[in-house]
Amino acid sequence: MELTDRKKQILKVVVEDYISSAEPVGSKAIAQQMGGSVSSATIRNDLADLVEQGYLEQPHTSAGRIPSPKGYRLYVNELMEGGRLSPVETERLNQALHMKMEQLDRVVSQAGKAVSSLAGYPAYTATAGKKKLFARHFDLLPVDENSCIVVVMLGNNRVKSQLLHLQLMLDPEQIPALANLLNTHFTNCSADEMNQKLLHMTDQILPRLFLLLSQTVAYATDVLDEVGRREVQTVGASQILKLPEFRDVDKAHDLMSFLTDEQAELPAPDEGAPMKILIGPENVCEALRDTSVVVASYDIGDDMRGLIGVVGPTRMDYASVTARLSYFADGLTRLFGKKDLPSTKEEPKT
Amino acid sequence: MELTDRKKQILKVVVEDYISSAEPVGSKAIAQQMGGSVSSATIRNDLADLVEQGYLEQPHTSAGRIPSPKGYRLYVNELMEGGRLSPVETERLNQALHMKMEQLDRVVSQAGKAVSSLAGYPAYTATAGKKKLFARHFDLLPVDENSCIVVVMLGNNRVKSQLLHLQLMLDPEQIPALANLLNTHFTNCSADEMNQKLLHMTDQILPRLFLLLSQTVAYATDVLDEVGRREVQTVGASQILKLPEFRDVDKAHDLMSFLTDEQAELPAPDEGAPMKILIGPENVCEALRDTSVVVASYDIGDDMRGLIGVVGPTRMDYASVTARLSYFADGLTRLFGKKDLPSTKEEPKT
DNA sequence: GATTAGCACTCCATCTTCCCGAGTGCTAAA
DNA sequence: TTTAGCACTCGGGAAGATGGAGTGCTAATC
Repeated sequence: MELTDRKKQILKVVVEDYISSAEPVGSKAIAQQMGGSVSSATIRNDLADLVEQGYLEQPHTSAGRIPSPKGYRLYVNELMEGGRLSPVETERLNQALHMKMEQLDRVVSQAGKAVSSLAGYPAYTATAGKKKLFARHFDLLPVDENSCIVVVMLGNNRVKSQLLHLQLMLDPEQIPALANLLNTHFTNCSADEMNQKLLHMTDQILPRLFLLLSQTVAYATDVLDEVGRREVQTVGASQILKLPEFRDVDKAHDLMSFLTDEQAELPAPDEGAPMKILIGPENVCEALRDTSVVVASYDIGDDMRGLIGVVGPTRMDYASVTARLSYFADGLTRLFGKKDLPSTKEEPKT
Repeated sequence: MELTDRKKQILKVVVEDYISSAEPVGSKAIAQQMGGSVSSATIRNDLADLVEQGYLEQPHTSAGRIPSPKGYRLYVNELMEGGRLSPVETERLNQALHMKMEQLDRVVSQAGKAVSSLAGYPAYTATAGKKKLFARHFDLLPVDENSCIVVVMLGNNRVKSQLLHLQLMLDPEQIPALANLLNTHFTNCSADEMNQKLLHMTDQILPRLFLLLSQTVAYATDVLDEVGRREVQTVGASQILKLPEFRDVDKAHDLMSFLTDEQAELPAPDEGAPMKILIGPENVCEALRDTSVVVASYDIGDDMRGLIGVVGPTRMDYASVTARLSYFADGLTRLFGKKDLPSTKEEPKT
């Protein structure tokens, strides 16, 4: 059963008014906002219908209407017009995107901050590998007689390195051989496989070299572990305290500790989809049941995927949040998507 | 003018009672807590004196007493007994200290979390270099014809590396020479000096090599910049919402956004001192004027210094917070203080 | 049939008032 | 110097009063 155009328009007005005021919207205000083409009485009739069909709710008999999750859903799907970014905002976002970037993490965290402060809601960011990562290349650089640097290059071209100290003396002659061994046997395999192979090698090589080997492998598995793990970061959580729906300290506390403690459960868009909007009870997760989440994904290289999301009340400003998120996700994809590493973007010093 | 023993004891009872209850303490309750050796009337007389001398305050004429900052100060300086850690807590703390540690950052952040959740207040951690850092050693590892890994070893033995892509082809023959150049001219100098030298070299070397050189230097300055910067991390900020003094959402919001936005202003112990306690108005910083801060420092190697602090209401449980912080600071010093790098602690795999 | 004006009714938010009791300060006695 | 006794103070929560925004319904109008 379809809604008449007028009812849709009314719904739109209610949603947008409520989004900005957080107060139930009355028929009179709606009439005014619609240009006075119809009277408040007419609108009251329509409102009654909309309530009956579940698009609106009224907190109590003699109050205005507020949108229900179903109402927001319709709004988001059909009624919402794309939010515009003001020049100031675009500037601000670009700034976060174009910062001097040695590290992907840094840019992403900046992005999160910018989105959060522009939207006025908390934001979260996460990155996750799409497929399993392997070590692609090892290098060992002797530093002095009992320490050397181990460099591991990952499948996605990221590089990690670490200084290792050994109790015993190193013979610089043997280092290249060991590096060779690493590159032939320990590349392109998982952490588990590495450890497996390491075991089998116990008696094939000199004990003194074995120590270095095992430390190197231990480091490599650590790195794989760390990079593969989904790292979630929340930012701007304090913003919710400004929202009237969280004037209740307990509610605020619940959401906030959820955001900082159980970040793993924060939603992500479906595989392939660029964005996902979850409204109130559409959230699986108990703690988010009366909040909404908008989350966008972007590509980093071709084997990693990043997330940037915003959590807010159900009356969150979907139009502007989605606009900002997609601007950002697009920007990040453009930055990282095509290339292997952000560092190549560095403009040569003049 | 000294206080009598009894008055000190009364002050102690008031402080400790108020710390745990957050309610003004009455004379009757004090009498009871002191074993009934004196009557409430006597205590009332002493209380009046303590108020007059500024150690206590009364919110209004007919309420109990609460400690003033001066009262807390006396308590902290003279009356407080060292807090004990329960076995469970020690276990918890040790766990955070002994986690598998590839990264100093990781351990420190775990430490912050543990302290915050045990204390029940927000915590912050920071690390800062004591003296200026320089690059100590460079390495260049060719990967393919137009990319290579740059490895920079810092003065404090930390190692950073990055993959660089170049538009033009690399001649593998020239790489070692370039590395040599880097090691002779660009070690042990500041970022500024590096850029200076780079400029002077413009016409001394081949343009194609210059590109790689300049990217390497740019990376090195980035690294120095990043490592030298004081990085502050706050954790457990949501805990303040559980405290009665922050039932006022606005207050909570103020403190919380301070904790996340203006972290630079968070206090640190004086040079050389292991710990610092700042009570209420003793804080310079406006936003902390009615909170207390306890902060401990620890050593990382001999050129870095770390901070771990707790922010809470003035009635914070100084005894147990200081106990936990110093346990942790000691643990971290023991872990990092003597060695160059945490990774050497890794126990060999069996 | 759809729209509108009119009106009685509802219900929340706010403010005021009232009351209770914990805790005080003071006085007089031990 | 300590203690018992007692009148007094004051904050905070319960109960009640007030007002206004907004509704639903009915009857008239387009």
